[in-house]
Amino acid sequence: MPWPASADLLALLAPWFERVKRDLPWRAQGLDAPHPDPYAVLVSELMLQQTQVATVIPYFTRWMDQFPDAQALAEADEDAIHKAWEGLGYYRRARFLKAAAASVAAEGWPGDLEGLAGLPGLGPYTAAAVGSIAFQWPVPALDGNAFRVLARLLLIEGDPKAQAADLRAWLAPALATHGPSRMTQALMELGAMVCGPTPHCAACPLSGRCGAHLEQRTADIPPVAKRAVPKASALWLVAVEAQGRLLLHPPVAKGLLAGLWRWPTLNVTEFPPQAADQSPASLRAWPGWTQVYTHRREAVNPLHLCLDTDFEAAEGLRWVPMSELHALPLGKRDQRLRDLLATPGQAPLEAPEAAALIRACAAPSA
DNA sequence: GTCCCGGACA
DNA sequence: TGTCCGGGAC
Repeated sequence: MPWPASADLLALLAPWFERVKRDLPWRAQGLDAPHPDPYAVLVSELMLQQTQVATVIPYFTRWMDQFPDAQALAEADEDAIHKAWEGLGYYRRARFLKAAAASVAAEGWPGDLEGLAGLPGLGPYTAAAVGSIAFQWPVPALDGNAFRVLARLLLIEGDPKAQAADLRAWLAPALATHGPSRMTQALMELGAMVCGPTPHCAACPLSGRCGAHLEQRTADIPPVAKRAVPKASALWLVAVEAQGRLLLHPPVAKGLLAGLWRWPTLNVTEFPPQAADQSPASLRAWPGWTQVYTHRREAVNPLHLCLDTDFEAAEGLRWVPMSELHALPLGKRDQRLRDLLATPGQAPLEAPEAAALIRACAAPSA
């Protein structure tokens, strides 16, 4: 590649970062020594996967309070870590983090990049981020921000991720020259604060040598990748109450919302709405909403059915005392129904037939 | 509301 | 390649 030397091309990035850097709870004071708490770096990087800084900050603070080191996390039980992760999304990151902490507590920190990449939940990006930020290894960490910055700077046509290996090799000397932790964080900070999808080139320390800026191509470099269209579905999200208890699914090991408790759901096509006058007075409803996941869009219709007598729960469902509800880890969708239960609802205009709903939640009678 | 964004793993 | 979530910009 005819790319200019990275240490030279990125020389203005380091002083820019020292000037503008945010004071984040996981950042070390000095950026020239190894980080005093590699575990804090590990926690922050797992939380920052797919998640923005402002969202992570309160979770990180509470987490470090509750699980102050790898040993403490390794010994924590899974319900506690899911409760601490509740609302952050991508819940298996919490389980990976616990497993990685267990490895560190038992065998110590890996001594090289391959070792870090072997820890659960650490891919090429996160391993390099921890290596450079925690241990000052000159290993470039390329996340979505960094790829966008480098694609524009070097005027790379097409998907910059296709040149990941070349970019890492090119970038390594800049880390060695200007400091691995400083350069890794500076590159991502630039991508987050200045060189976003819509860049603010006037504020950029590299604009004078940026290929895309000089060619006025920042709008089309890098090209935007197409996303698969999410599948649509519609469901009833149901809180069934009887004798001070509520019916929930205990956590499952894999799949959507793994590790979390969930309300029972009924597919609207299998349980079509009936006319309002057939609904029992004990049925409440609230306005629905659209729940979006990576690959799926759910039209969610929340319901509360309150019964005088309970019944034997179907396989995979459990009666939970209402007083224990607040302690269970729930995803955002299910938190929302939990919170609605404390608010006034309305008799639904349309709802599934109550008897069918109960049959779906009850064990088949002998 | 609609659209857009993002690492790891099987 | 598809599966895992939630938030921010508009």
